[in-house]
Amino acid sequence: MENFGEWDQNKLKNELLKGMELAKQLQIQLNVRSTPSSSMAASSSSSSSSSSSSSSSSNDGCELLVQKILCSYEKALSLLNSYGAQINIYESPSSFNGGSPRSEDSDREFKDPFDITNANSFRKRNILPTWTQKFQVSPGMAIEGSLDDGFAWRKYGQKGILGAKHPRGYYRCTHRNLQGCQATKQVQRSDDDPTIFEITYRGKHSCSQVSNLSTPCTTTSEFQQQNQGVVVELPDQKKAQNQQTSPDALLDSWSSLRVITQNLDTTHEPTLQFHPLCYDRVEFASTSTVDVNFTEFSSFLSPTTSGSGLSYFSASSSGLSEGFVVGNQNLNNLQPNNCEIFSSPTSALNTQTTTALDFSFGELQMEPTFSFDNTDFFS
DNA sequence: TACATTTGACCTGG
DNA sequence: CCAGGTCAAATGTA
Repeated sequence: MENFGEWDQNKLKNELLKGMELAKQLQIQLNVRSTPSSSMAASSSSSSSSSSSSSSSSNDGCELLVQKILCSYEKALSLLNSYGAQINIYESPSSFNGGSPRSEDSDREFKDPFDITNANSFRKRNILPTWTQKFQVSPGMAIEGSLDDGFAWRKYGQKGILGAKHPRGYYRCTHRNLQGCQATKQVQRSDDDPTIFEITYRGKHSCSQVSNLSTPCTTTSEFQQQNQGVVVELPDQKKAQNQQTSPDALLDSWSSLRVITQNLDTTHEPTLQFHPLCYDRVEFASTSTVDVNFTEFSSFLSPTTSGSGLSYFSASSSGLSEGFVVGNQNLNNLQPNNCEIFSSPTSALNTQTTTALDFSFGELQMEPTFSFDNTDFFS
């Protein structure tokens, strides 16, 4: 930030955010008109007169325009943020050689080429975006392994945690070495309720899995159409540990997962969510129940499973409040009431960018069919 | 052979 | 010093 004052930057950012919010509101209006059934959100500000809901094609066109506008805002903001972040990012020297084992600190600086965002602190203070899901399974199930959320994870560690009865499993993206994907997750079985697994996701998937998974779901309906079931992997199939394979034997009994969202902080805004599959941000009312379909859901489920598992999506807004870094985009300066959606300009996906409407979903009642606002959020 | 998991050692921040 | 996170050699599996 040499030639661009911080004050100017913030000013510009605020303007962009303001414009983006306005575009979002416009999008809300359009959504309300096109889907009059979900009318909760529009309670306050019913606006301009043209309420002919029949013209769906023109609505689509308008929506597309809004999405493009939002996309532009997002890109501008992300450019702005990444511009600021680059200062820190490229200060640290990093050689890009592969693998001499454990030459300690010098080694670490290049081992995670995409971890340059937190180059100063390698291990603990991971500023990558973090969010938590709680998966509950039926009592009595023999559950070990890892939840397969559609990505290929590789376990790289397990550690007993002080005060916790169950060890915590550490997983990273399988494509970490090849593609430098920085996504990790931790799986921790709850002490209070052993049927609940708390999965903490961290970082974004920059690997091709993202495109494999999220490219198809450019729209909510597409996502729903393409993820009709839950694939369950049984421990007794000797491949319970191999998360790559997902037999569809139990597809019938697990036609869908029910996700219960709970707003942990009931005094604040709607819950902020990042969906692990597509990195869509999903926001819910403080307590809403929706159905969600996962592409894969394996390993933790036992053969005794007959019912449907419960998934508790808990909000982890800490990642935001602490200011997190998405890729090389520093989102630190975001203000809580402003929007915080960014998509990188270097998108490898062709997905359409739509923007979650964080300020309105707090009043939205979720439809029985889970609804994503697919956002090309991280990529 | 390639890839995943296990597990003890190591490292870092508090 | 300790707890949590990560590494990497050893081991397992297809």
